[in-house]
Amino acid sequence: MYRTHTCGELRLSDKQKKVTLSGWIQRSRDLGGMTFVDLRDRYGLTQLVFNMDTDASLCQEVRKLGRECVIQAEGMVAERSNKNPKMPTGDIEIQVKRFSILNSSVTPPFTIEDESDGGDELRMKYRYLDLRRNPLKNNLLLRHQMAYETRSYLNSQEFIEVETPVLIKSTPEGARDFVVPSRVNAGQFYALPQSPQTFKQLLMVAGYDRYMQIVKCFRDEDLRADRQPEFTQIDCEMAFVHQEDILVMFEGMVKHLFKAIKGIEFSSAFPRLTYAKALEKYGNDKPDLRFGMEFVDLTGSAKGKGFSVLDSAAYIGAIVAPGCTEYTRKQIDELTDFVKKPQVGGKGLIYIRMGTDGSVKSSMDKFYTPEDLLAIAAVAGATAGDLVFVMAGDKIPTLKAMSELRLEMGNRLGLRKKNVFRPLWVVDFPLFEWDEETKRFYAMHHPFTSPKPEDVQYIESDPARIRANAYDCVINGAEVGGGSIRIFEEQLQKKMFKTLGFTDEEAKRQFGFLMDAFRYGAPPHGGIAFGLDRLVSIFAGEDSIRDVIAFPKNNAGRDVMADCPAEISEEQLKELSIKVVKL
RNA sequence: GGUGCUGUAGUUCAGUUUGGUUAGAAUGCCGGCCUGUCACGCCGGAGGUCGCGGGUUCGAGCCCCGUCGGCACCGCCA
Repeated sequence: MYRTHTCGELRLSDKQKKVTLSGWIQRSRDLGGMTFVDLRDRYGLTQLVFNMDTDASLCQEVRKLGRECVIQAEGMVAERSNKNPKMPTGDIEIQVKRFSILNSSVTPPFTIEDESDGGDELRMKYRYLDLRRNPLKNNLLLRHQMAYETRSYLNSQEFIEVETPVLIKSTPEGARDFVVPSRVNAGQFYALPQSPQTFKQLLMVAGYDRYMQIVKCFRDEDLRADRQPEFTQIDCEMAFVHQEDILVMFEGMVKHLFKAIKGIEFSSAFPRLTYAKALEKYGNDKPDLRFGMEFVDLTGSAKGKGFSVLDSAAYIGAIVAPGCTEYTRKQIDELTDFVKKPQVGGKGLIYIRMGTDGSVKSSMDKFYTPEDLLAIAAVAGATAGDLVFVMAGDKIPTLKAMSELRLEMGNRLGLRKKNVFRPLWVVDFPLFEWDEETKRFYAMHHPFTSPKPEDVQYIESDPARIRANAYDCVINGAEVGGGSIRIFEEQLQKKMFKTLGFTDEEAKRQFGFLMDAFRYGAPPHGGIAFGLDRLVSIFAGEDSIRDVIAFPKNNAGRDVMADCPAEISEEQLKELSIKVVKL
């Protein structure tokens, strides 16, 4: 054994023990007469002490060692004369009798400290060094704990983990597939799964009525801070359930995670918002409920004073920024510029200042009397000291822009605290989404999502108004999970494919095996998948899921450490019957 | 596909507005001093293809064009 103890476990109660530690040199402090070395491993930091009076040559040897050198040190645990209350091992130190260098290290390109001096790019290139740092180490530990607790909870509920294939058939719906060429079947390709969707449904047909899997999924789309080309889902499916059963089961899972990991208990059920309500109140199907500032619809109450911006608008909405009446002209201009950014898409921003003395001041004073403005403010629910923002225009773009404004105000007012968690369910999503470009409907969730029984009647006349048995779990403005009750009758599935513009032949070619399976006694079933990366990043208080993934890719999908994707040799291409053509 | 920000010692940045002598700081690294440090302290030193290519100019880190990399966002993606 290279060690008798780890660098995090020795305490004053171990005084006088002879121990051997192994680890990395975090830092050393040469005081002339003596030298201190902080030795680090996964478990912590322990101070080694060398004294010129005790052993001058040993002391001189250790001074030659640089940061991140790997050593083994043997000595005795001693009480420090000068204790460090900031360290768990701060009461003791090791009086080293002998040490050996297990491996030297070149000077690392950045400091291995909690607050590293290295930039993102460099730390990504030397990820194995970055992972030595406490923040990332703690994130990976947290991730492990969350995966463990997830399995523990689902296991206790009779779920079984079943592995599904990674080389599967490509399908046209949804995101772009990553494809894998087949050598044995020249000219043919596998796809990597966007999710194990069809397989988990087949497992239901097979009678495994509670399935779970923590599984990698792949989507070949452009990336963001919270999106990776490969990501991990907690994938689940249940048979003989209604939507309510699934919500209850997985609310239980989320609550279990909060309790077990963060010690947070939610006394009541998560709030539920319909998709329509979420859009109306927050302009967003994943609202951040850590703060209020809900939208108020003024379309019916603010028109008719000759102000064409409002009079001509299909929708007028307001949000109230509490206590912000003192906002300066500059701050309001900044916010106006913010909402007018193309990514936000607002046309402009109207304000009503509610003075603490009962006065009122607005950018539409020219058209509205103080009494008019107070009436509008009353509808919006504003009181003295508040600042009311009013936006107007076409309904959906205006709601969307107001959502961005609301989140921006939440940031500015410090209302989006990382240690506050507000989970909710968003339910009753539309079944279909109309795409103007291709002039056809797409499944909002996926093609196997079941419609609400009372809405099925519109499948031919008005598909857009059909609501689905689909639901998302949202925490702090991030969608962390989503799922649906599935279609399990062949006839309804056929209608669904028809609405999506599939011919019978196409449907059969793409999903024939699933359609076939449904003819052999498919139970009613439904499921949900949680994004483990996002869930962990929220628990960790990180903004980017890259910080909770051991070896993530950058925002162009590249692994900058391994430098891939990369070209392959002519021989490999030939073997795969592939020719690369420059377009 | 689009928009914005960005690239200068090992590292993090300043310098770019208004082109002008030898490109600075901090930190890291190397050397010296220091017996209770723990971000040790003090003294000294080395360290630069200003991302790359082209152009304008007497002169470019700075201006122009192109290109490559990174980050964020929109489209896309559940």
